[in-house]
Order: sequence, then C-alpha cells, then structure tokens
Amino acid sequence: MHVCTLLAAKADGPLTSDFIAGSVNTNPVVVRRLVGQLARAGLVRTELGAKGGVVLARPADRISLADILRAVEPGPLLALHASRPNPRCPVGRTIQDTLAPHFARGERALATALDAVTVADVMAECRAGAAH
Amino acid sequence: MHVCTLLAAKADGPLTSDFIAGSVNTNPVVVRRLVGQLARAGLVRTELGAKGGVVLARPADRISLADILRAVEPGPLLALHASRPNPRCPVGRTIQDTLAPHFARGERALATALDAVTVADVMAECRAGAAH
DNA sequence: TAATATGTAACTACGTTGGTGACAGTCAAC
DNA sequence: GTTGACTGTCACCAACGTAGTTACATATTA
Repeated sequence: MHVCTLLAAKADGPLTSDFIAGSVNTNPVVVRRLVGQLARAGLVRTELGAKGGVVLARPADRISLADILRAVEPGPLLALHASRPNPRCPVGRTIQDTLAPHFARGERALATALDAVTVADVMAECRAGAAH
Repeated sequence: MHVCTLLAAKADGPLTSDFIAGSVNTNPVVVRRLVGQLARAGLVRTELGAKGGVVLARPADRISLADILRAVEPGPLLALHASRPNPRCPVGRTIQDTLAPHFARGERALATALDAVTVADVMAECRAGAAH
C-alpha cells in the first residue's frame, strides 16, 4: 500500500526502487521483489533501463486495498494446519473440510471491506494528514 | 477449532492433552500450549491432577470461530510493517495512521463473519460429514 | 504414597522474511 | 556506440516465529 500510494502521489513519471525504498525505509531489492508481485497481478508496470522505474497500471481509484492484498498475499490468511489430523478420529477426519468454507466466507467478508477503499482514497487521506 | 470441536463432541468429562494430541496429530505439549491460550481467554477450563484434562467453559453454541481466533491470534491479521517508514516523506509520515483504521474495519468484517459460526455448528457439520 | 494430569522451561529443527551484495539484461542520452 | 541508470533475479545471511520434543515441578485422585 505504501508503494502504491507513493506511485499515485507522484504520478508524473516512473519512480525508481531506490526512491521508493527511501520512503518505505528499506532496501531497493526488497521493493523490487514487492513490485514484482504487484506487476504480476497487473497493478503496476515497470520500465527497464535508464529513466525507468514503476508506474501504476491503472488509475488510483481503480486499485483497492483488496487488490493489493491479493497480489501480495496469494495464500489464505486463515490457513488450515499444515499437517493432516488423524483420519481415524471422526473429528480429525472431517474438521478440515468442515472449516474450509467458513474460513473462505470470512475471507470474502474481509475482501469486500477492503474492496471499498482505493489507493486514491488513501492518498487523499494521507495528504489531509500531512497538512498538519 | 479442532480442539474445541473435540471437546464439544466428547463433553462427558475432561479430555487429556494426550488424547487431543492423538486426534490433532501433534504433540501433547503443543496442545497444552494452545489450551493455555484458550483458557486465558475463558473459553475452556483445565483441571489439574489425575482424572484431569480440558473442558469447554461455555456451551458449544456460545463459542464462535471469532472467539477462538481472538484467543489464539491476539495480534492483528493485517499488520503494519514492523519498521517505521521515513518520516521525512509526506507519504511515509502518514501512511501508517491512514491505513490503520481501514485495516481495523476489515478485521471487524472478518470477525463478524466468523462470529456467526459456533463450535456447535462445526460439530454438527463434522458429524454429518463423518456419516459418509 | 503411587499414578496421572497439567504448566512450563529449555532446546532443536525448520520454514519464512528482511536485508544485502552481486551481476546480467535493458534502455536513454550523449 | 559507449556510458550510465535502471530493473530482475540469484545467493547468502541473520532474525524470528513455530512445532516438536524432553524434562521436571506441581496438583489431584485413589
């Protein structure tokens, strides 16, 4: 989100991973890894070579928090236990299949809430906050 | 959830961490650690000594998935980055405070969805699934 | 007192993540 | 065309969290 807000705020030309890393306070490579995920999800475009960098692939008001979450966290937030329970126990045999749809419904509720907020919204709120 | 469903299904007397570990397919100590969190949240009671074990502290239809998630995962699911962004950047300075309420709203939506499902519900669905 | 539980500390193993350096590939500007 | 400025990606390390395990103090029943 920090990266996308930055891209929206400084939309005149691409930003370099060095510049972004300076604002996020991390390493350029970490930013490039993150940007790679956003790019694969179609949220940003990267331009190689000199004067290159990252730009939003869509208007900021058409990228939601949910889009970014999906891009960056492909797996479920509510994960089932990695090792299978004991299939000889009536509960163990069925618990995973029983829980999965409930978890999925919860995640959909989360995604719906996050879908209501766009990068443009966050940028505007950031500007309002920075005015102080 | 597995632990709580088990406790609800076999509600006649306390279950030992050994028995629970057998169904979850893990180690008794891991179960006791988990149960400790559930107990601190007031969802289960533990009885020490011989013939001891774990029992639900409330009826199964008054324990929701959200209760258990809160007990087991005290921190937020949507966490802010650990290291602070650069305060000299307008976006970096404000992004965390701007994002926090949106994240909180998302988590509330998730909690609301998970609150609609109780341990009793899951147990019933497990029984139905095990019938096959 | 003996047997059976939990609570908890300590330790290991493992996977994940952030940070870092290095380097090949790509593009703009001179 | 050469130089310089970028990204993409690899390899590596350190830090961290977690599951599993052993061990032991403590509490309770019989």
